[in-house]
Amino acid sequence: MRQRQQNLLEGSCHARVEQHSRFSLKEMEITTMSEAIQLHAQILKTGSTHHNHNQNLSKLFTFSALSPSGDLSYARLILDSFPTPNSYHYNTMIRAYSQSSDPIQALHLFLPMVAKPTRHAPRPDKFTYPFLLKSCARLRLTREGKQLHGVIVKSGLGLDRYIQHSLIHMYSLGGESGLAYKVFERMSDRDVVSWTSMIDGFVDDGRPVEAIRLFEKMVDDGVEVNDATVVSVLRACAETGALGVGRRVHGVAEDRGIGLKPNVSTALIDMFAKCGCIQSARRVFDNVVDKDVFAWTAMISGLASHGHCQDAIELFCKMQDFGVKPDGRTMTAVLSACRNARWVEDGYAYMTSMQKDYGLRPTIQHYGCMVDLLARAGHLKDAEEFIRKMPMEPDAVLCRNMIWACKVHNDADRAERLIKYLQQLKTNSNDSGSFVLIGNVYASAGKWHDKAKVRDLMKQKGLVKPPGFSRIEVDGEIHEFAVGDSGHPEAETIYRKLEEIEDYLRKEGYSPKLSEVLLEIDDEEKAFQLSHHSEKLALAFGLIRTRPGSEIRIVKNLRSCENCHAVMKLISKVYRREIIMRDRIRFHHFKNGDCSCKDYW
DNA sequence: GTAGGGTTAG
Repeated sequence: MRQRQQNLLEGSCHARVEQHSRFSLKEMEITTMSEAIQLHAQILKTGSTHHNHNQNLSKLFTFSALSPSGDLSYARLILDSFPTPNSYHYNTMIRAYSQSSDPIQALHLFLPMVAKPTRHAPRPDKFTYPFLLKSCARLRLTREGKQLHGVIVKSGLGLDRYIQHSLIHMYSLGGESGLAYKVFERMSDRDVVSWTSMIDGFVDDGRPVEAIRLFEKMVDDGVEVNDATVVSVLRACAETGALGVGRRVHGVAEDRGIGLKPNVSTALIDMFAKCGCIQSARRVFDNVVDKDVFAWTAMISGLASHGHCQDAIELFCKMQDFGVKPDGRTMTAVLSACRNARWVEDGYAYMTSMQKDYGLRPTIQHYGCMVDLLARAGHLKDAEEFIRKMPMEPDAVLCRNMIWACKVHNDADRAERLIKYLQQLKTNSNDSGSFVLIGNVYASAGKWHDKAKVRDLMKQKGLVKPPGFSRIEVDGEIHEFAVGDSGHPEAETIYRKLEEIEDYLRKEGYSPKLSEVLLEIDDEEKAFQLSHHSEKLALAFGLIRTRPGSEIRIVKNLRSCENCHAVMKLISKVYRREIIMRDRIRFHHFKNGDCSCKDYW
């Protein structure tokens, strides 16, 4: 590439320059890189005496840096050729790097700007920092972001709202929404972007309940709400399964006349699907006039997660009939439909087709889904073979799913082999989820000594087990429960309800399967642990606080446990309640003692 | 001539 550029610079494009010379440089619009290179050659040829020289060089520099059909390295070549580049040039280059596949280059370019003043690097200004912070945000470089924050304050730019919004974004993506909130709090006359940045920041940092709370405060304070705000709070609703709030936000969006905007429609489809209302999602989807790939993908993904796999695939076909090209995420949704339906052959076919028909290179998401499909369907050997042929190292999620499947299919030998493999992988060495699962495999095999070793190792590494929790929304308020939680104000009533449930279940002849509890404790305590899984606490609370006969919706952050799954089925029958539970990978609709997943998940 | 938040993933 570089060689080709050099050749062109040195005059090999002479003929084409001639072709363009009948246009004046001023009028020339650049639309392709080859035009940009021609213009460059012409500028070099006519020399610096030309009155439009600088302006045109700037123009083609901006094109090379920022246009989707531009060329970053070419832009850098031009930048480096400027005798006295100004801050606009540097900012443009930093901006280009910040949205490129290699955002760290933005920081590299920035350093000379704050080093000892040199002839070549201009001083940073208020435009420089938002781009730099974006790079930090994308790379989750919170420490560097904090240093930048210091530089910003020292240079007197700490009150620039664009910079403040970028800081909120950077801190939140880096898992520091507390610091983001400090920035937000200190802002005087906060506008809609400030509020939206902070709401979105809470969602990015996995704190959707706070996001919803802030949205409500924003509305109470009478701050105008726009489509970005609505999209952000809908993401929070989707995450928590807060259907009531989601419906209210839907109303707000319609009142403001922004309910049909493409981004809002997609967020609504996603929210309804993730809150368990696949019909509402479909209604929104059907009303979207010009469906883009986002809308199609959100709908296909929703159908797949609800186990409507045939519908998902049919919609995928229809999407192509409409001339909409799938992207990588669409294919993940399609593969997850295959996974949930146990369609092994189709899975293979889509893996091939995405590359052949659409030129999409499969990512770890696609391989991960395919491995899960194979493994859960019982093709453990094929799954292992598939992993070996992957062009990348398996990651933590993939290994976890694989080990989970070994556990489901009672293949302890393979699990143990995978564990050894997993432990030597660099990428997984700090994934607490993998360790927990490994510990669980040992525990279920009764290897308490090995389990203890894993626990000690986790301690050494300072890894904490991510808590399992379930959420339920009652009267527009979200309640969260952890295992054996006693912190809820109504804990006493909840535990009494649980006892009542157990009585009912015993009458139905149900006894818990104790091997599911992966702790070295006696049987009575095991039974206690099982009956206090977070989803059961949420369920008991739901039974107390919702109308008899109404649906109960629960969202949990882990894959469903076999025992709880069995209990949910029974309760749906004994209490005549439809229970809609979302777990980490899909929905379970319990009704009349059966589950929509047909006990396959 | 440059800037801020915003939809779909195993």
